[in-house]
Amino acid sequence: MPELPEVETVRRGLERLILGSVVASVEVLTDKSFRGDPAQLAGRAVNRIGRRGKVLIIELDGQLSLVAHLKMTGQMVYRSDESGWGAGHPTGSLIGQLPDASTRVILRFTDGAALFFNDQRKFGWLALMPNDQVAAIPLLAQMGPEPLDGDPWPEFHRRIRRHQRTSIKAALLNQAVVGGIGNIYADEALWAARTHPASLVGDLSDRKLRAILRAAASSIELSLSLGGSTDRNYVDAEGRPGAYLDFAEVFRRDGRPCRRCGQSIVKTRVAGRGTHFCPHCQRLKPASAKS
DNA sequence: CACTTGACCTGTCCGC
DNA sequence: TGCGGACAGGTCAAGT
Repeated sequence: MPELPEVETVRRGLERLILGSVVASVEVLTDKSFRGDPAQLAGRAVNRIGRRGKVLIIELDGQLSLVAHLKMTGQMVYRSDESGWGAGHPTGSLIGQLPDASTRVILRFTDGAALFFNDQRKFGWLALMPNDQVAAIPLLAQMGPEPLDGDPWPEFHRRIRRHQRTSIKAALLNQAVVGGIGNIYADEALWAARTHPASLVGDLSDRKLRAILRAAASSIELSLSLGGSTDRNYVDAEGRPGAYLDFAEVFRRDGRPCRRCGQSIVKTRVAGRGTHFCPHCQRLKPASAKS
């Protein structure tokens, strides 16, 4: 679920809530959700919260990092008072009493607060490792530029042109081509750039690829301003949903009219994923016809 | 290599 | 209401 805007929203929340907090203890309820030795966390303060693509990086004392990937259903929910809703419980939280059935790991802090890693489907993970090993995680080592980086185009261009025979949708989902995009923002970017998701990269002009990258950046920026997208599971660090899907043009809008031309949005399968687009605005190979 | 498909899990929704 | 099957936002291993 969580893509760049959702993970960044969680990151900002955690930065506000646990920066400087000292870990008292860690409880691992589901073994496969935690890699490394959880006991190593005790006594360490949180020094920095970073992010690369969809990966969250919590740096602690002693050159250690707690790396987190939320995958489809992961949540990082903070409670200032572990034994209940918490004194600082914000309005609008979708999450009730914690831990709940999906809680996999609990970090307890010395001030009585706690951070709950919830993950219904158990695809996500936390991994504790030395700082200098983080960049070597294959996903991070291979990751392409992010749409909101200073000038992602040259590197994006170099990387996407290695994948001429695959669909633009598959290429956008490939984190080694561009970091942080998932199913929602891929569909939104392709609608904005009037490109059919099944178009082959090799059939698209540089100008079109550039427009798609810019469109992805715009969708991600708008989503960031709205706290991300909540379809089912996603919540921020205080349990609140994001509002972006109210503004989405195609994602989960199949059967409803395209806001540009009025034709019904269609849902199909491209690159093995549910894919939403406007059959009128997004024709196959529109770029080769134009360029 | 580039590319596709299925696997990893649990929960929900839809049709019968 | 119950049951089976399809499907869900992400990556990775294994296949062509």
